[in-house]
Amino acid sequence: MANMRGREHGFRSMKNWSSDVSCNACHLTDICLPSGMGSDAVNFLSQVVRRNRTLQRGEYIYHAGDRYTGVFALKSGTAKLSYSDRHGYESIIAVLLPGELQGFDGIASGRYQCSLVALETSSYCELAAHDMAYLRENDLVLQQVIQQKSCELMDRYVRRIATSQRPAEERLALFLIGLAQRYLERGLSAEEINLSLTRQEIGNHLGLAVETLSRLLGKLEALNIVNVERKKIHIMNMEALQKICGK
Amino acid sequence: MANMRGREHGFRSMKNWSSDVSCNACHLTDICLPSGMGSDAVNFLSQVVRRNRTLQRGEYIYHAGDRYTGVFALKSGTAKLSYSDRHGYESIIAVLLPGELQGFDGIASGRYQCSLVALETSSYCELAAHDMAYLRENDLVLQQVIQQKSCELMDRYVRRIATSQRPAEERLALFLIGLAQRYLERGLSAEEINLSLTRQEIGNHLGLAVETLSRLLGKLEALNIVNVERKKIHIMNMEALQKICGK
DNA sequence: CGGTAATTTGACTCTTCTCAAGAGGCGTGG
DNA sequence: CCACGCCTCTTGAGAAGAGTCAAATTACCG
Repeated sequence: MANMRGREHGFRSMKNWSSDVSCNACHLTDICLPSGMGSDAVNFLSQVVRRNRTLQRGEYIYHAGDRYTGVFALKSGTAKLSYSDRHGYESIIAVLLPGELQGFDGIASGRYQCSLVALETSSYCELAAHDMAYLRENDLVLQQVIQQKSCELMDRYVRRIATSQRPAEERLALFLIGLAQRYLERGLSAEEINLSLTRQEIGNHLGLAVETLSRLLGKLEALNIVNVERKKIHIMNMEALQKICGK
Repeated sequence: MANMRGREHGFRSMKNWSSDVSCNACHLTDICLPSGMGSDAVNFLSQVVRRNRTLQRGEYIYHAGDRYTGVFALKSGTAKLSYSDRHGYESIIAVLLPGELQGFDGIASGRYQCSLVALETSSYCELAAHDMAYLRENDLVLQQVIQQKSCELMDRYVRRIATSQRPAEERLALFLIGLAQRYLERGLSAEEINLSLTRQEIGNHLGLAVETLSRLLGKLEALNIVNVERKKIHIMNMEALQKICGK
């Protein structure tokens, strides 16, 4: 990943990225870091965030093992956070939608524990570690917001740990419901889910064999709960989907 | 988020707890928050931490749904962090050993998402949210250490998500190895693990039926890898245990 | 339009769960 | 100190969910 050391403080970074929309004007302002921040803080943030790097599917925002350089916000597209254990078994820990932050997995040890990979053509912004540290010292709001965001993430992981023990169908239903909700927050239709993941990847994320996943999707379709067309999943009966999780 | 205004700063809280060992002199200083902090910061911390509340098995440090009041460090004993989904299904997310922090699950929403419950007679310290906020503003080191600790926790959750898909025997082995390592960090024997959890609780934590757990423990014992005597687990062949995870 | 990769479907296996029963500890009260 | 009862833990047998292997079908890409 990018080598972004050797850079003093101050806000030079904006030069490299100046052509892009600032955080103030970003359409993700309600979802991304700026949510909950005052306009002063957003201006502040706006000056140091590097904006709009673009990636193609399969390209990395960061690799596991890279030195920690900061956190990232997905601006468009989707990405997966994946962890490989020491035996090479890969797990997709999370799927990122626009406005979501990642990179916290690099803070504790100074190296990223996971890899963050674009699932389609995507763009992202970057808040460098040294800028973040600098902002922390000078902007209590930002400090809090970052803490907030990382704790939200942690809560999500807790829920995932809890649901990892539930039956396959329920995990799938929860996955779809979760995506639908996050679509809603972004002003998109909650019914029309556009997967950028392969079946293999969904299966991995949910802890299911591809074949099992395929059968489960087929079953939900047969029940008229969803309509599956390749990577598009149309949720036709959200209540039924929720009932699957309801026991 | 916590309402931490409406209180002047200063260190009033110490009055109630002054009789106990300060963080400087605590035997957990290398494991708990003070690890990595300079002595100034530790003194600082020492003045605001409430120390040594004692609990019996089954008593709560906090309940899910309680308003966020701060983070906690286990001083002695053990505790479990448990999450109940909306249908009442409980998951034991983590087991705490002395020196470990919890309470971060209350930050994002302002209410604890989980419950923290003593597994045996235990004691803990408390860093109140308002003090933490105050310290954050005035002590960059503490700020960093807290961020560090919460990110360590997050990394642990990531690994748990990854391992939740592995076979039962491997999950059990990883659980035992993990405990052994944490025993070592505390200067205890890595071979002699003293479970304060019931089989039911271990099973829940690992996503296994009690019967399965019992059979697996029996199997490991038959292989002379461990020696199980009620709540005491003696690891007799750590290499074999690691090999179980090795593939 | 052909070749490759992704997805689905089918048959079978295996791990893990569930139900049921028995064994072992532990605390209480006599 | 022992006996009772309760609760935890273990063991056994059968069932079910999900995985594996194999093959067919369908998309995708040049």
